Amino acid sequence: MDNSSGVGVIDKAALVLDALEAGPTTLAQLVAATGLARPTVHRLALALVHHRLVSRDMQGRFVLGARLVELASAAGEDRLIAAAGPVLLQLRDSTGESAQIFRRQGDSRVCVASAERPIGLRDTIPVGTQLTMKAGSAAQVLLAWEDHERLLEGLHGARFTPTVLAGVRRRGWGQSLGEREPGVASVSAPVRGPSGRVIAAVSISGPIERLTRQPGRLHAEIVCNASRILTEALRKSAS
Amino acid sequence: MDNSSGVGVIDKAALVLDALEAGPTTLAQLVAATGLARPTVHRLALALVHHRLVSRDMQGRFVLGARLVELASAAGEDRLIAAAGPVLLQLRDSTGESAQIFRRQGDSRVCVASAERPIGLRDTIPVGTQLTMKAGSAAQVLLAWEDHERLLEGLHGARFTPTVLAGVRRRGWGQSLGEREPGVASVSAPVRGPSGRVIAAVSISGPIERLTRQPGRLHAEIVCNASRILTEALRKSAS
DNA sequence: GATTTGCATCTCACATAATGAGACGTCAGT
DNA sequence: ACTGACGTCTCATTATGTGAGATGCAAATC
Repeated sequence: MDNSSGVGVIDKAALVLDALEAGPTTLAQLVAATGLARPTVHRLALALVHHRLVSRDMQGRFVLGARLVELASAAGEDRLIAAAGPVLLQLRDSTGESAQIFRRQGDSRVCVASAERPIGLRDTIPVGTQLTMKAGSAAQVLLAWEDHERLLEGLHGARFTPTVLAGVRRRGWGQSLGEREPGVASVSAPVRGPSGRVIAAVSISGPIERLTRQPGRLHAEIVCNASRILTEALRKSAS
Repeated sequence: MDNSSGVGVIDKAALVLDALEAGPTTLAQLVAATGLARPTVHRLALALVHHRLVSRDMQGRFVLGARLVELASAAGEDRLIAAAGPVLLQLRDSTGESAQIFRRQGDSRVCVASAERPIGLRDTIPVGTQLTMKAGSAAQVLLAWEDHERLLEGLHGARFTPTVLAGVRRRGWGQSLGEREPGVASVSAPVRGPSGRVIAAVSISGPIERLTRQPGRLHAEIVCNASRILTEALRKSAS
């Protein structure tokens, strides 16, 4: 099997990272595991340490570094956003409302992808916008499946109640009327990661005049369909 | 600031990975972001693709690859195990019982670190052992802080009840008598990751004769102390 | 439809960076 | 005190990586 990428140094660095996947490793063990010359492994490992892709433990052994966790987090975000594009466009076009995806970030939620209704009265939420976890159907969805303590903590000062969150879990979606902003209604459903945990909320939002006082009745089915497509896409791309 | 590690190719590869942290990026954008020559970026990016550290999306743009998620997962495990060593030894010596750390893995829990009581009657659980999520104080702890649905699902066929799990959450620890194996008692407490989520359980286990029918009364304080030390160590090492 | 432009990919002469044998320093074991 | 194993460093050598320029392709423009 051809294991050469065309850049020898990167091939060797990859061997070092592969060896470290098994856990903390001394230089001698790395030499044995990679088959490379000792000074070569030493030099490459120090270069990886320099870039925080590798670090050293208290005994001087080499271990995988924190930068990998940072890059992996970004990689996970990439996958969600990649899957989101076509799904949000379809959701926007099917419902005629702006569509977004939110992720939790401490006491806030952040819009990581959106597709705006192009004309007329619309709810505009640019990517990067931070909104409250205390109001709105996306906040309900991001909170509804937290463990009991985190759920209770999140309810402090919230515009919704435990009964509302129980309804969200039962139906699989949430709706809100004028919670985050007067005159705005929204519907949200959970996006689950490969482990089954809720990692994001997919939403539509717009004026109450159009969405009515029962936005879920109008749009919950199609928003839930979008959440299933996204959940499935993330499950597949993790394989 | 000296940004040179002594291995130029690794320095350049790190620039490419840094640039990709912002999201999917065309070759032209990578050239601009890194300041490197176009064929150089092209060659390095293809080499990283070869090793799955990078991949390409449907539009041919470069994105961070799945291998990073795999390595990051291993890096996270490294940190927990690194922190566990001295804490489990101290826990074993203070209580005179065998000590372990468990992580959840679907319907099972896996022992990822252990310190055995060296002599006499003792509970031996080698690293790598898979045990049930339906019995034992570690299972209680790994389940107690799950969201409501996953908690209910986990309780199917379990040797403990919702009331027991409510007690675990209230006290911050769990205990069991002969649940996993007749004659064995255990005490467990949660280890939390930087996000506050329960990611592991720290436990002691041994014969009921020594631990009595109230093992928590004897040892809960010191097991909880160990769980705080571990949680704090993980919080610090993520900075 | 023809032409132009921008981008990705490839080639290869050449300069430089990476290699690894060997030396050196340190520390644990005997 | 001696030995062996390991990590770190040096530097002559050479193999690798570089990048200017060429090529191919597709989208944009006329």
